[in-house]
Amino acid sequence: MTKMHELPSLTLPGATIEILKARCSTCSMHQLCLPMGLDMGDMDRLDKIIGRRRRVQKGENLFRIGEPFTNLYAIRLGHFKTYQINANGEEQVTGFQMGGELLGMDAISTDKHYCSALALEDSEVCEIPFSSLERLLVDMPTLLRHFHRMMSQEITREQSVMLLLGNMQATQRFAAFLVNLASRYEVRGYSSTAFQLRMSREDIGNYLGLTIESISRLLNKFKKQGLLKVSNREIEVLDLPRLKAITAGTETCA
Amino acid sequence: MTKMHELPSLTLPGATIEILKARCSTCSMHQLCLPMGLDMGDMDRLDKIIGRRRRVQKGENLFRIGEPFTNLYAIRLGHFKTYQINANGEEQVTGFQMGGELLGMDAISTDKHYCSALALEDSEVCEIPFSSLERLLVDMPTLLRHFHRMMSQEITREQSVMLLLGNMQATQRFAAFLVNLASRYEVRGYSSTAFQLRMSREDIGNYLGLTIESISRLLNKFKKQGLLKVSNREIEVLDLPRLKAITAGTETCA
DNA sequence: CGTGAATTTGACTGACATCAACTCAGGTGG
DNA sequence: CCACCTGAGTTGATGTCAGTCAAATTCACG
Repeated sequence: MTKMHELPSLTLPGATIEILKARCSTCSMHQLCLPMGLDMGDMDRLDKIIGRRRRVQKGENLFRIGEPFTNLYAIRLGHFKTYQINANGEEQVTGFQMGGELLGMDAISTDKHYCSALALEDSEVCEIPFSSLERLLVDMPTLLRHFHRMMSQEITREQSVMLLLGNMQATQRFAAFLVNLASRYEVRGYSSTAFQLRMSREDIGNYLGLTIESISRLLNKFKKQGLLKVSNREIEVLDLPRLKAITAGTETCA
Repeated sequence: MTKMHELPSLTLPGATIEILKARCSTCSMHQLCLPMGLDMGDMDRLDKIIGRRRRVQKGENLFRIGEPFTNLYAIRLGHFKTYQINANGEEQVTGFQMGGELLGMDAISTDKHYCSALALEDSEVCEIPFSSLERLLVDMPTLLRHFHRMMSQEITREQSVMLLLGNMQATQRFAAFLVNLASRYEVRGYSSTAFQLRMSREDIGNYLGLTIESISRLLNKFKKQGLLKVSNREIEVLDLPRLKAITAGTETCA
């Protein structure tokens, strides 16, 4: 088992919360089970506060902005997007989350959800009642530390998105997005070179501060340059090193 | 004393961490002193872990990206900017912080600072050794809760910046920036209509994903429209409601 | 299959960046 | 006291990247 801070540093959105493989009876992969320091008794106690599993169908909201906050959610299965709504009712996608990641931490500050979360495919989460978790944290310093790390990682993830939105060109943004997805799938034991985009071009564009047309053109451009194979939402990365170079800004990309 | 979540909801960067007026012997205004629930004994214990005060001169770094993480910093006095550095060594300003705000929470996840913090004027902070704080949190559930709220608020602050960078036009971004500053000064008991910009046009532009020239033109535009009086870094807000309308996107602004 | 939604493609536009010249404030030293 | 210098800020001319608009094409799903 690797400790969180020894994991490869993934500089982009959502990559920063790893899956810890320790199994819980209710939830075989949620990331609150910090391996080191949790004896069987601890593990049992953690298991007990994990609420029911909840299925969320594709297109269904796990929670909506403004709703009262009671639970954090550990994604067991599936993909989500989180988004904010501006004054004109337009969406801004703030992240894409996948199995092993935690949702809802933004709601702690005000006891209301500050963003909405929507399932991009049929998914399953574990509800973690926050008040129970907080009581547990008091007795389990290791868990407390881990929880703080996870909150902090969400902060750094968002800082990376700020860098992306504030500072990068369209091509670079999109490359960063793909590299990020690849590394997250790799950490999870999936192929980092062949995967399916669970989100629409529109969601991607919204997330990256670009239009749907730009995303389409970028996909095509990368295809022509031999960086990707693209078939609808099916992606095959043919040249990850160059994609990383584009992300870093080392390679300007024609 | 108001509870944090009863404070006026300030939707933009840095406004979300309020000053709690409870006094500490070392640090008369840091925001860890949650009034309710802290008896004198608790307050004393909190005081004891607050490390030395540290002065930071204008232009000096409080911490740099990559440095080992040991302390959080509560700003007593002055202004800071935090920024990330991309692969090409270019800055991306991720926030401006002022008295009563907390710096360094992004470093918890990796035990290294994920951004750099630089004093925009001669400033003073309280060092809060994080390991001591964590020990204390275990014994003080109220403080624990408050700390989680602050972490969460940093997350929501950053989400607001993502909305700003991903979705708003230059004019709207700049209006949002000004409105945000105004409300933060107001919360602190300063004038919300007349204040000094502590940061350069360059920093503002960088933060908002715009160029220095754009900032200059926007200032001029707002001046011409009777929204502001501008004299170097001295700002007087003449029409806050309209500025807020522009921020919200209600008023398109000519 | 057929229908509507998602995506692609192309032509055009516009917002903001870039480049360059200029102004101004504030500090320094003769 | 003022001439000079330097860096911050302003202003104008021009360029460009990505947005907008529109039409064609493909896909998904009943």
